[in-house]
Amino acid sequence: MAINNVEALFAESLNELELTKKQKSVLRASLTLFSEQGFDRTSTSDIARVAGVSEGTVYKQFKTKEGILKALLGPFIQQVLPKAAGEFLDTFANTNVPDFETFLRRIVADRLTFFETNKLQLKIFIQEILSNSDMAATFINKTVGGAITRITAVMKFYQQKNEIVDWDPVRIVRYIMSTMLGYALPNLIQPDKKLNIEQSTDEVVEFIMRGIGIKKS
Amino acid sequence: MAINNVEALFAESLNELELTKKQKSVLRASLTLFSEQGFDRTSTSDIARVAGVSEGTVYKQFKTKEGILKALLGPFIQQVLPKAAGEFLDTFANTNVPDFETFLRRIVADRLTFFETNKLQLKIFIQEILSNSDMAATFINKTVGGAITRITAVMKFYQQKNEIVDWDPVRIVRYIMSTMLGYALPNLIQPDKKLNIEQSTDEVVEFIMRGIGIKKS
DNA sequence: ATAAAGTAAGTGTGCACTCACTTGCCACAA
DNA sequence: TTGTGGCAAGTGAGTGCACACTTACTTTAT
Repeated sequence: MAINNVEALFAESLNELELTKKQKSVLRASLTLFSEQGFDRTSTSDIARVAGVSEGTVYKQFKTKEGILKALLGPFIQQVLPKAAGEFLDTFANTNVPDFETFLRRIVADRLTFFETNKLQLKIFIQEILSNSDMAATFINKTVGGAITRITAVMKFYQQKNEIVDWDPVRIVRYIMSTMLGYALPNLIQPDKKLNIEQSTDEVVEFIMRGIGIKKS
Repeated sequence: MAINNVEALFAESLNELELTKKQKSVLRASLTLFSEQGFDRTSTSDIARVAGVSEGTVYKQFKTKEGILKALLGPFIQQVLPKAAGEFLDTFANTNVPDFETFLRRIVADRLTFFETNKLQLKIFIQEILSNSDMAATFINKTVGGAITRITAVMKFYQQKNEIVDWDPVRIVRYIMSTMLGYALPNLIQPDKKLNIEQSTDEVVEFIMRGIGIKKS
């Protein structure tokens, strides 16, 4: 039976969907092609050819071409921000609250790893969000909106402990995100280069801590 | 006569090309449509309708649909990085060399203004560079490559004066760029919002100076 | 035996681009 | 000033092709 979009959108990741070999190969082919040429410049016959199946098979598995896109991006979108927000919450659940630098390092390493692992999805996602205003609006309202309020609370916490500067939490989050993006984006444009996670994490943390940290005297 | 792509690519800006009213209206319509829906989802008949001309006229002015894209992006690409590099060089020509913060503030204000003014072109450019590997390669080799060497020299200069930390200049440039992008990108996704240049500049400079500056004792 | 999985040749539509034609512009002669 | 020839600017119906999707059929699995 053809994959239902809703089902795919709420699955934790592609691997956790029950997929046959052929379904996986169609998704894998689409992921490659979409990220290389863009969604619109990829034809369904291309996908079929690269996946090594007939075009009819593609349509037995996914009702529409856009269904493939949603199956690829759904799990990704679920994880871009909420996971980071989850980390923040975990910190509070933990009675032994780490200092800000430790906390920051954990998140940066986690998100950089995520970006590196999901490089192709990230590239497709950015393309899509820039040319599809519905998707942009949905993403901002549902995903970003929810994350902001939770993250804000954590920032205020560390501000009260006088570990970081007293700027608007949104501003601080912006810097953390954009500094990480500064490492991730060049890798999207030149996909052959691989991100050195450890070194990148060290550099990001070093820069951010100078930028927003407060030295204990 | 139809606009020659080469001519368009090397013109300083669209305004400096000699354009008839109809040519301008085609370009204006394309700029809007491409930035809203993306190049591939915009049809030439859409462009003609929005521009208020016939489809034939569009093709009298531009040989192909891609010609329109190049006419829009050419002048933009000429200015994204080289202008910034030019600023760097000016600093050296000037006998009265400013301190790093002054210098940084000038560049940040200049580039943020440029991004805000050319918001739509920037959006189209990012879409294109993510789905067109030729364009990505050309941009990196010609535009980025040339700029890096010149900027590196300037950073080393300020490092020798002990005004900024002794990190790889490329790394420093990365932070300056990505911090500015952190302000520009949200505006691309939500085009109705307008960037407050003055405040953004102050914030960027404040953060970057903390992040890479060295306090004189 | 039957139902799902797979196939590949269709089918209709939308699109980039063309072409045969009309309109508007202007130099210049009467 | 006005008529006229020539040429660029403009038009929109037309053309062919590529693509998303369907359908009638065959293979495979149980």
